[in-house]
Amino acid sequence: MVGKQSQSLKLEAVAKRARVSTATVSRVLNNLDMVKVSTKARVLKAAEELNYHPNLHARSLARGKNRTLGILVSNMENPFFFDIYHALESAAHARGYEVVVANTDYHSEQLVKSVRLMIGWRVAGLAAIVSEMDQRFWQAVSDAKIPMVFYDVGTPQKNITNVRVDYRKGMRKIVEYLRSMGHNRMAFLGHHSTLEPINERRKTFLETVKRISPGAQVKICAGSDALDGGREAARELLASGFDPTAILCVNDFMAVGVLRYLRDQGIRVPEDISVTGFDNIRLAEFCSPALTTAHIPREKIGQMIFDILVPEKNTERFVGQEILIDPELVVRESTGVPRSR
Amino acid sequence: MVGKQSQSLKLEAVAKRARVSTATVSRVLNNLDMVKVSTKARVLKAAEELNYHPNLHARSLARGKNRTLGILVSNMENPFFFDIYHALESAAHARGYEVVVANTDYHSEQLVKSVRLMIGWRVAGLAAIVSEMDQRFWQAVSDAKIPMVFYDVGTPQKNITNVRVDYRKGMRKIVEYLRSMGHNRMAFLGHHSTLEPINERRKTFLETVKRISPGAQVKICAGSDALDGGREAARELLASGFDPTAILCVNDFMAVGVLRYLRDQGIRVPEDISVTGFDNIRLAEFCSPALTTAHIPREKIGQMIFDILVPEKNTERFVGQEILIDPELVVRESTGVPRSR
DNA sequence: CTCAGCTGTGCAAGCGCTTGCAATTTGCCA
DNA sequence: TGGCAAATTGCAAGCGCTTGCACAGCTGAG
Repeated sequence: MVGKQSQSLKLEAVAKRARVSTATVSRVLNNLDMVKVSTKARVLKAAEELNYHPNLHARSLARGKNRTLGILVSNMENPFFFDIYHALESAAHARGYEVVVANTDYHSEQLVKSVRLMIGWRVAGLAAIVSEMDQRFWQAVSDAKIPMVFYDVGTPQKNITNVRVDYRKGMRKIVEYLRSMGHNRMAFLGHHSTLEPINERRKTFLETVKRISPGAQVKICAGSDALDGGREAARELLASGFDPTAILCVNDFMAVGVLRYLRDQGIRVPEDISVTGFDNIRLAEFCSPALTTAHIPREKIGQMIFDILVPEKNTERFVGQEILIDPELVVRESTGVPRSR
Repeated sequence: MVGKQSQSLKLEAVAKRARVSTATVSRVLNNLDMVKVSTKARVLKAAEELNYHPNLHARSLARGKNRTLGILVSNMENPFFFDIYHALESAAHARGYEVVVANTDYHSEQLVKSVRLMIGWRVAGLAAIVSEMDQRFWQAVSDAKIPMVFYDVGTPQKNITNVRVDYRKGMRKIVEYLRSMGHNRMAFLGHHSTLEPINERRKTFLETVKRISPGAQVKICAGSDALDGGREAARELLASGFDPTAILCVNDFMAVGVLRYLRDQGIRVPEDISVTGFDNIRLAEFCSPALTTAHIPREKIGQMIFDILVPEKNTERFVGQEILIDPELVVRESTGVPRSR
């Protein structure tokens, strides 16, 4: 057993036990090959015996930088966000970086708190996969000199690169597909209609339908980004009297809620109503009926975000740019020819 | 615009601008009411104008402690883990704490890395909701003096409290329920059979069936803790020739994968085979058919973990104890009377 | 007026680690 | 064996913030 140590172990304790200076211990622990092998072994042994864990705050402070990336997401419960986070994390770990994630639950208040926290932690890079925006967010972020990536919001700047999905194209693919089957009464089921980036998707839907399928009737509804948000929105939609041949959901997660409601009501999908999602989360393939949706390559996005935040020679060309993702239509079981044409 | 500041802003910059000492700025920023109101206002204004964000590493270092909790989970993709994390986070935020989460993906290697990281960050408390265990994990954790909570693993100690669910009881409820309907060929579908805590659940299943429904045939199978893990496991189970009247899944998440496979095969649930889950995640209610399962109060657990890690007078009685959660049976659509009795 | 007793502030010593630079040791060759 | 460069190690100055303690000003009682 070790002697006294009311506070947690310091580098000094290891140094003393290995009979070297703290500088040497530090070098060993940081793998600065310059330490004699025998010394290194002694230090390692001492650290091991003391079960020593360096204080990472002190480390960051002394180094003036660290290898931690921050990621802000609106709703980790939605697998879409999780997948991006997970991909980013894998990429980061593969290159010796850590990532800390903050969930905003679509509250800009929380977003502001979280971004301040991350700046306070002096993260080496920051990714914001969020829809809610706030004056104070931009304020906080404005003259932080850390590399950043925003998904779906904001505009490129020196240290900010944007990745956005081409909703216009995705919508076009879905609407064209539905029109080719004869759908003419379509509802768009979104969420959080007050958030600008999401509003944009709604507008995109309306424009797209008008452009591609001018004769079609449309209707808009919304709920929270959750399974039951989808269910409730579907309930309200049908209660409103609109009788859609197809419901286009803003994402798969909510679509699953929609499916549930329709099933409860004895409405068959796709025979009575077709349903589409967006994102192509894993669940889309596992729900019943499996969802027709638009694929967004979350793995790729996560990896890409990392490459942008921590650029190597060949990836830094993206920095400060805007990157457009082109969603692919994935047809499964939830869509078909409308009953009464 | 602010003058030069190649490095990020320091307390000193704010102090200079407000024409006070750094000590005063610090006091203002920490709300140590002792600063004259007018001074405070001046400091706040300066900080605001400079868009200053305190370096949290320096803060933690100087304070010698911080208000961050760490949480380790095996698989954030499984909503069960997410829910606990989320509840813990909410409780934490409500009391001014932060939480950082680490995903181990069931790899003990990653678990060890993560726990070291958290110790390095000197978290104020640590929750481990993981199944994979490792000698080195205990080693790292052993003489850390931080409060800890383990879910389903380990044994109580001075600074370690345990919360575990009473699988025996949960299993009993499920098996009794199925037996009462006449099921006599039951399969247990688990995951990661090499992990001890999970192995235990399997054993519990076998014992329970033997005890409660001695005549029943049983079979064990397993896949990864994921939607497709459930699907694959179901595939293998049926391919093995065993013809179950009911499949008892280790959790809801995998059960959804099982449902998917059965549907693909044209096997009706519950008419041909009954399926049960465990956890009662939100998705259990939204899949098709809705899952019969055992409810585990994840909100309550998350809150409880916080209360234990950051005890107040009335909650500290739990510290160092073992807390047993009693799962409630929730009957939905995925179970019924077996076809051929 | 004087001086104890408050408030408000500033000083400066850390917190535990990294790292430039100097000091010491070692290795090698003449 | 002496001497020099290279290889190791130690010294000590920070990194940016907190906080115990000392030091003003001020107030009001004596």
